[in-house]
Amino acid sequence: MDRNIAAKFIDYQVSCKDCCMANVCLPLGLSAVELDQLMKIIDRQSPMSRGEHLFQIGEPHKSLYAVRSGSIKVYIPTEGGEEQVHRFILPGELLGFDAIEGGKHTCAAVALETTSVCAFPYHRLEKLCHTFQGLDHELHRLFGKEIANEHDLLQLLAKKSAEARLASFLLDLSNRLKKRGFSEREFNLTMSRHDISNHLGLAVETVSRLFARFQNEGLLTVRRRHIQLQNMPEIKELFVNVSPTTSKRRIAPANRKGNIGGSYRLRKVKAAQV
Amino acid sequence: MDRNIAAKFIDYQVSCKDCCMANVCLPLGLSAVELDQLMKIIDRQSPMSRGEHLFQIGEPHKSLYAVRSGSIKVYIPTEGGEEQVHRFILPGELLGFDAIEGGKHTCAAVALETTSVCAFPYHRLEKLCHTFQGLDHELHRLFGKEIANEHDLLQLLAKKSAEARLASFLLDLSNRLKKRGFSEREFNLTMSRHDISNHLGLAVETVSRLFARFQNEGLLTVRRRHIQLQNMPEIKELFVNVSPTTSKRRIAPANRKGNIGGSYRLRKVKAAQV
DNA sequence: AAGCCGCCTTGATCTGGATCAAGAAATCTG
DNA sequence: CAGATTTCTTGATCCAGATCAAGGCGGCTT
Repeated sequence: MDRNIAAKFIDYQVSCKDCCMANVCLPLGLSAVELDQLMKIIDRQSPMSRGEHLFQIGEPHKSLYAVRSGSIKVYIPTEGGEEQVHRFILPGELLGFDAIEGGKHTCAAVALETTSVCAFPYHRLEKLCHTFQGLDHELHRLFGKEIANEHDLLQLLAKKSAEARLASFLLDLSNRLKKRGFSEREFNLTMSRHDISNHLGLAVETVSRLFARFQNEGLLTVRRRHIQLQNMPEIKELFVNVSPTTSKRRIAPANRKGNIGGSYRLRKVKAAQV
Repeated sequence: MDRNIAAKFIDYQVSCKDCCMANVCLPLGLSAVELDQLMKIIDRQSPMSRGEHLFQIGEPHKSLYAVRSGSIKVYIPTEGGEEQVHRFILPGELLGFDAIEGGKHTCAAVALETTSVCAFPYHRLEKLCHTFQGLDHELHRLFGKEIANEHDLLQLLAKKSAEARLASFLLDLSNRLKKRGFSEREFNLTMSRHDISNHLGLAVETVSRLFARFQNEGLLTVRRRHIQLQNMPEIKELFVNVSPTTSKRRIAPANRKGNIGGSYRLRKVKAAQV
């Protein structure tokens, strides 16, 4: 019986068809034949534990990777021990596009929790592309998606206020989790406040304060890394608002002078001084 | 004689081999046969004049484009008439990757001056990729490059101070111009201060002040849109310095208290109060 | 050459979010 | 389970860069 289960487990591991991420992963949109071929080149790695690296900066590029379960932080170590957290990868998402041009990874990837990934050796993938148009097209689409993602993030960092950044981060996460069959309203963050703030180009303290404020405003409930989004429409509102740089409005303009409490005050408080 | 010149001109227009951008454009790294085929699918557009759009947001995706001469601004119009300037395209550079996933352009492209481009109809390009491995590989490389570019910009916007942003912008421009056979030290900006500031996530006034400061510090000479970089090593220094967010140092720390003149003061001034 | 208009610069002031400084909770460790 | 560490929160203060407000300088039109 034990062996049976083990066998089943291994089988489950090996087949894309049975993988619960099949509908969001690379195999999406491939024909049965293409899928069969693709599966043959997949190199399954043994599960990684928290803190273990999938690849380090400068390592030669070998594969594109798909996360099967767990989550990964992609970051760029900078001179002076600092880092820039680039993105977080959820199950069914790919990584490793960064090294295609130069042949070496330009960033590092580390597991945030116990994580398992599928590796697609890149040279074999490219070869396969020449045989199967569908795969090549799919790969191009994924490249495009990668680029579109970066665009969004750019937009965010160039123009949005701190609150819009955090709102956007949470909504994005919520969306991606939903697509993958998880709850869109309730989830656990696998990354630290430090990682989040770094990723959003903010200070940890700011993120912490924003979480507190959002909670006070009834937008969400947060207890350490556990998040429940209570009022998604209103969170979306925050996200739409552009940054102080470009914006005219934000809050009732009439209140602005009165709102001397500073930026960390609740926005919903009726400004007594007005 | 006139016809002769005209004929020569047209010929020059049509052949990648004779195009002065051949060594930085898509054809780079292709075999003669591949190049021949590629040239057959190129759709040459008539030159665009300043302000004319190559594509608008939401338009269906037809082609990848290569700029042959002139320059293009890629931007995302946002609700409320604002825009986010995404990047500037120089001769020999490609654009149009943004629409591959969704089939529609997610941004708009407008000529900053008289500009001519080559269009590679995308479906024909993909088809060609199946015949010629070299082309497919090249395309992948370009995708990768596009992604790497975005990474750099992200890094910049997430972490760098205003002065580092402008320094980086100028150095990047200088580099790209050099690669294309133009002077790396002296050039004319084809974009307005507004475009630059928007691109860098800053206010116009800040960019203006920074130009003034850089000039006072002897780093460069600027007269309206004409730029001469005088001290590139020192500009590179500025760029390396990370933003206030992450950094510890910046200027002699001892001077910080003394430097009450505010951020727009010259950095080289010996702080009298120390 | 005078008047207009769209860029660009410069000065003064304001503010969102960083930084500094303490705790409070979890988590780790022996 | 006490102490040590790491992670997170909260408060006070500070400052880089935004915003507001005037000009200045070309270039264009008539």
